[in-house]
Amino acid sequence: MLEINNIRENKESIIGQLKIRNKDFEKLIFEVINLDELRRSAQFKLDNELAELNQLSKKIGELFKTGQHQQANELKQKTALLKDSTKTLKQQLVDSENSIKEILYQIPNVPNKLVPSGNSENDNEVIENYGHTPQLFAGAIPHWEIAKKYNLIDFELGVKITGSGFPVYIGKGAQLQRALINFFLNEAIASNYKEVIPPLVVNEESGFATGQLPDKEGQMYHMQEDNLYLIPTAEVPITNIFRNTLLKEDDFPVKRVGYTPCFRREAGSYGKDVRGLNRLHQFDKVEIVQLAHPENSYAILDEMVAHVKLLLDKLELPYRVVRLCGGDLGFTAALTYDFEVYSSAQQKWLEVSSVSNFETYQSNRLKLRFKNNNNKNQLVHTLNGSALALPRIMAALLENNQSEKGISIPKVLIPYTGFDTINDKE
RNA sequence: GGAGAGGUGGCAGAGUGGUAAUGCAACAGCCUGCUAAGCUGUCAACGAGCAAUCGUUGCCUGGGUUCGAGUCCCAGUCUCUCCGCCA
Repeated sequence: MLEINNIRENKESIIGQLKIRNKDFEKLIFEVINLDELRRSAQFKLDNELAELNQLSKKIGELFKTGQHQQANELKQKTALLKDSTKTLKQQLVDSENSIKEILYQIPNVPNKLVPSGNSENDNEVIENYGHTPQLFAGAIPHWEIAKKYNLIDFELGVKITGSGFPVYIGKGAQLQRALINFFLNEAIASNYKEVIPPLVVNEESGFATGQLPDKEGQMYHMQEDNLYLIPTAEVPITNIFRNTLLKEDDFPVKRVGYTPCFRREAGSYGKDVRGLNRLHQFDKVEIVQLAHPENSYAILDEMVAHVKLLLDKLELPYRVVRLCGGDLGFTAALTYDFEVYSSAQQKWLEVSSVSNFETYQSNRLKLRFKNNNNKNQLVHTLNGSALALPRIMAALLENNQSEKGISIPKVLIPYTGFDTINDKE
């Protein structure tokens, strides 16, 4: 969430920049500024009354000690009056603080200057393009048919066990999946990310801190009995490792990578684009997370983009990079680059990665700070990105690498799979 | 699931009703051939002020008792230990 002091000091530019999201937040901003003024004046009055109360208490203590009970009792009556009025002021203070928080939850992050205006994904700015659509051989079939042909993934079996969107990977399908995970992890480790295996279940506080709650409550699986949530992305547990922490300047850069399954309810997205691996309730993902000094967080963002590019280059997949427009930008992000691979049998671009800078939007809720050179506590910038999400990579690999001879495995993966072709039905 | 113990600053750790010791780390200044040590201050949030500074809050959370609560009472929550069950 945005910092109230920042809003107060830069309201004009914040209102202006938020317009890129195609929504006017002017009213909310002014409302929150007014509430903040109310809050401050209530606190000022309260502070003064409490100061007086403290003085009186001190005096009463001294009077009792020296045996002047009568005078003490007279003062006591005075404190009773003051106490009543502090109670109302305190209530005012708490009320205004709560209202401020409620409004702040409704205000998304301020888009970076680079974010283009636009309404939907159609207005995203293509930064880097593969150039041409890959050609395929004549008998190309979509990945769900390939998966069936070679018995790599069984979607119906998953329906039996759980429900739709929970596929079962089998034989070489499972091995290829595991190979990709290991490949992604090793590449990240080679780039100095430290691997973590976090919990797959998080509490309410963690959900709030990274911004999934209260915004996307319905997107997460919730275990009511224990009030815990299945993670929709490793971003949640990995970023929350650093909740309530104070870093030092020379702790930067903090780089973490983790592989986890991700669970998403995807409520309301039935019917469209859900065939095969395109949209699942459970999927695997390798996530990279960085904590950065505010001064160079955008250089770090570029570094993370470069990392993802390299992965796709090595996998020899046709891809493009797009900069999300205001209408498509996530609630908590200031700037996001999406990576899309071309799925040639479906003739579609599929999103496989999303790399974002959240600036202080998450760290404000996380209370994630560092002690800067002036010995002041300052909020850290948080960034994360998928590197990469597995299912659509798998889909693209199967579709793009098919030929009469079967599915060929990219060179970099062969040491991980132990086979270079899939051409039999096990 | 049963029983017990506990939650204090960045960290460690005292504090049985009078307004958060002490140590370590960090930052600034002083001192000193250099380094180390030493001394002083700062070192959580919020508010008032141009500022020096001042005030308030802060001891897991929320209530309560009291002129005054880290300390007493009630409820909740989390952690640890032991027992039970179990990969």
